[in-house]
Amino acid sequence: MQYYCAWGVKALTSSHVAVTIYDIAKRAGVSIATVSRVFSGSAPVAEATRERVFAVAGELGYEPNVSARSLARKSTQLIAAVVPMLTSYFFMEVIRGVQDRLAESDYDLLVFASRSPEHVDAQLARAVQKGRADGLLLCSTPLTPARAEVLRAAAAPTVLVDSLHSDFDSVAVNNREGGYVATRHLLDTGYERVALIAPNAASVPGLERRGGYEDALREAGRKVEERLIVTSEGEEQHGYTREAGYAAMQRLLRLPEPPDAVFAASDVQALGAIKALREAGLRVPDDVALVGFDDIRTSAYVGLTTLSQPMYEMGKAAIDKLLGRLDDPGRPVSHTTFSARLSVRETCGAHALHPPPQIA
Amino acid sequence: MQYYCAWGVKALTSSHVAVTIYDIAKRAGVSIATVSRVFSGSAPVAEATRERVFAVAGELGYEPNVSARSLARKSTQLIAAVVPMLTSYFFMEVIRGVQDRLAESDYDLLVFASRSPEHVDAQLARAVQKGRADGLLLCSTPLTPARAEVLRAAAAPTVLVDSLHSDFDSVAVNNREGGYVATRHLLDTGYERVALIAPNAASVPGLERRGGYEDALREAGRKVEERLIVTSEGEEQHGYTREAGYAAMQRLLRLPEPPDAVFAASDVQALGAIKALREAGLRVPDDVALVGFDDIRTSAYVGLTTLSQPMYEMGKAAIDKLLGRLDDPGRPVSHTTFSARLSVRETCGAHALHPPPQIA
DNA sequence: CTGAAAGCGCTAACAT
DNA sequence: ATGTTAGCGCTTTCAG
Repeated sequence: MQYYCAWGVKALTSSHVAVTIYDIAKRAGVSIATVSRVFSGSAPVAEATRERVFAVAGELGYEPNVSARSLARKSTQLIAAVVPMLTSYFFMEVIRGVQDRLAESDYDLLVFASRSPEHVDAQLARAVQKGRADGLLLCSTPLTPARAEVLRAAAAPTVLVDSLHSDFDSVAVNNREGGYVATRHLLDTGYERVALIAPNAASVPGLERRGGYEDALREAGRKVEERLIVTSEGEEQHGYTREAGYAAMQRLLRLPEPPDAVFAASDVQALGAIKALREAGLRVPDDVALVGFDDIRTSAYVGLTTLSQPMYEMGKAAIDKLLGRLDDPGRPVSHTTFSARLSVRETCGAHALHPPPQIA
Repeated sequence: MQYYCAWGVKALTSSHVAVTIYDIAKRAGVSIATVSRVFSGSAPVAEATRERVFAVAGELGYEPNVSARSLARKSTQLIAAVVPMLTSYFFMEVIRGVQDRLAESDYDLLVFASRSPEHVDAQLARAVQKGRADGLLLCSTPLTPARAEVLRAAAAPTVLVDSLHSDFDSVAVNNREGGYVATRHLLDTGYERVALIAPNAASVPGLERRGGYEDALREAGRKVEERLIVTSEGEEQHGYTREAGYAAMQRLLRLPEPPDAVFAASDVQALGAIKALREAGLRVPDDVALVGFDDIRTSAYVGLTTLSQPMYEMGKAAIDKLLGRLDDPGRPVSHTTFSARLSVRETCGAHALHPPPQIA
């Protein structure tokens, strides 16, 4: 009785004492190997012993120690995601997909967010720290040779999201195609002078979207006019800012022959452009039509026509790919691209089904 | 020479072979204890030996193994954050603050996002898994007795963000005060019939904001009219949805004496309300003034007057508090509340400095 | 200041 | 099916 009570007390306070497989092995009258097998499911155990072990473990409030398991198994059951904090909405959606997939697996998510492009490398270094994570997700980060080397050295399976490199698995959106679709839509709707508001040249997706813009123009037999292409000046966030879009639109409006339509390589820039147009007393889409890219939250609200990226799906796909490689490291490198979907709303003038949002 | 080359090769391929303190101890002619001391800084080591150890470690590309260290130290250097995916913007900002603080420390962040209120408990269970994290951040999650018990059993230092419980450290915004300020502002601006669009009763912050609304009314000598208070019907996201706000506003407009001002307990609901007003042909703020709560991204764009929560600061404060307790577990439980700041924009009619945003 | 040795808690051959 | 026995790589007394 005394003995029994002692155990009772132990069960209640076990959270502080750390009960191990030794404790439960002794009490269940089996070896620690058996206990280990029961909890890891690594080998068959007689049903009767299994139950006894579970019973005792329940009493004692036993839970396997993650660190010990990681050390012995040489695997942490952790996935590290390195992401830029910049593009918060994009990132959020991707993480949502990542989490939904991960929740079904035995892996947990480590997040390394970086507030600046330089900070990325510091975070990356932490993420690949020996034994930290079993796999890596690198989001919206151009893979420089140096970074590629870090990844190779870490020897952790990696999936790139929103960027491309021949040595690593990746999932991304087809930016060039998206740029093409956006521009083509404007052209098909009947606009004559379609301008481009682009981020700065450091943005690879930006370059691709521009490529699509030019493709569409050429295909339509128009020439690409340099004056109609304005690139962000600032370095901040690669020029993906409201201010950059605002300034770019102002420059376009000062042109001798201003555009009657604009493809903004990102929605934030499009929002800035709208502000510039409004201040110039111009109406959207009557005077100048507009198509953005990204489909951020506000876009739906203001009726901005844009290209939506399946961010949530991309997150899921990335994890599927990563888990796949984790259990078969030998598989060939693969790249998945999603098509961005054109979300026709009010700013392109293709129709105006919904009354435009307005205050006052 | 042969020997030297062999090491050279080893250095290049070390990422795959796992070099340990034994390797570097042998090569540096010291004991593993010394190597350990050098890397953990746990005890003084002669400058000369220190340098030799570092040199060898550099050559071999040594990096301490995180799992082994965790096991031996009984600490993972990991903070787990359990967050609802629902309120994405709020969460993002908090995490941003959390990350910025964590980046300066030796801790990394584990994220457990849950897509539904029920899912929270599953994620919480994973987060408190023995040895997973050294500390816990629980965001926007009402602490039920069951959850409190889980936390106590886990015995991991925890800080609550956006919720309150006497047994745990917490940082939150003063919702009651915020509700008071919002309502008071409307009253002061001269509106007569101020309505409240509230989430459903399951939302504790919602209840608090309502409390502030009533405080302001009473203080101004008005009576609280039940008809002017409409609560969300749906369970989804505690009624914090555009749809709920839309429906609520419609109900208010059907009143014999409709309100001339509305305090919406959240910006998303306010946005829905705006839509309802627009459809009814009413102008904001001329016919009906509006104040929201949260200051989500879109609010700045549409000119919604609202109460901003210092989310980023709250994230930082939460980590400070957590790290503080981590290195001194005995400190008394403390609660920090931030005041929400009134962001006066166009929808409250207090002024209209900026031209309202509009398309077309 | 440095070394020897005993763990930390679990896994994984290898036996039986 | 189960037990024995080495580790996994690092930390930490305890000596010297």
